[in-house]
Amino acid sequence: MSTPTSQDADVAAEAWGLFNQLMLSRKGHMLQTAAEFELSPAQMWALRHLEPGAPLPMSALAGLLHCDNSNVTGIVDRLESRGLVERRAAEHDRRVKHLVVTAAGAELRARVGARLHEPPPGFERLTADEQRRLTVLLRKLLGE
Amino acid sequence: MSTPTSQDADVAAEAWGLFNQLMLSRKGHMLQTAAEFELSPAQMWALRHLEPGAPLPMSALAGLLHCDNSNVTGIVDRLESRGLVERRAAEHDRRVKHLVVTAAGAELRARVGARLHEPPPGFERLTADEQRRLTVLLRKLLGE
DNA sequence: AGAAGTCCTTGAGGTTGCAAACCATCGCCT
DNA sequence: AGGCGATGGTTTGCAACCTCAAGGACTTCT
Repeated sequence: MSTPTSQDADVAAEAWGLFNQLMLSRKGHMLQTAAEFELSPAQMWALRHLEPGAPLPMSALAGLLHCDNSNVTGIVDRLESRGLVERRAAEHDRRVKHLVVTAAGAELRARVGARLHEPPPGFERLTADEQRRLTVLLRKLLGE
Repeated sequence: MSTPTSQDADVAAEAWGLFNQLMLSRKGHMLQTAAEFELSPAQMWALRHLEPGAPLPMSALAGLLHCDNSNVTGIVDRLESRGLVERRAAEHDRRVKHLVVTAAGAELRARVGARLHEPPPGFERLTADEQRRLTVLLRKLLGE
């Protein structure tokens, strides 16, 4: 096609800069959402990462949260004490504990997700067609 | 133009869902960047929000960080002890303290920014033209 | 002047984050 | 089989973050 030029780099930097701006602008909404459900941010992310019906080892959750293994212990402790999540011993390896979302956990998780996935103000400035084109671009960016 | 339909809502939800996915995927890079410069995430954001040459009251920084006023005290304490930022009494109101980025702070801030604004892997899958179209859409979304 | 409000700091209490040590268990290797 | 290193989760200790409530210094309103 074409070799990358410094102009190309500028274009990429500008586009990505807008992404960063958008991400920054959503931090408030994210914190507010967590507070609404009386979850700490970390607890909210943990709950979001746990898919109902898909048991996950604690270490896998640690990887998803980008934090230490020992850290997950405390976070899960609090989620479990609220009855949102359960630890279950894995049968094939008695060292690992699988995390399972309870019914109450799944219900809360869905409500949190709905709130988190609310499009931000300004999103409606894009027409349905523009939103579709945006979707195509983002999908390509994320690699299917 | 057209009245919003449930289909429109689906389109918006899909597009915004991809945004969320993208944001989630950048968390690791963000944490790694902070660690690279031996900054905590909060310290990094604080430094990013402070523009060199533009003194900012502590409470304004608290607003930008979406956290309590008292919280900023500690964060700034640590940045100041590293010589990245200075507290300066405001002349018009002796209650407020303006934060000023030092020369060392500005230098580090720029390096952090460069790292943070690196486009993510996958970004090069978009052609320069696609990136430009993306820029247009994002700019519209953000309102100018 | 007095009252009320604002800006920052301090202190207590709880959640996160990392590192190091620990225990139970697994896998491999001889 | 027995031994041994690696792995998954927990615990402890320490630093940072976060919120709330209270306080001191200062400003502004009445």
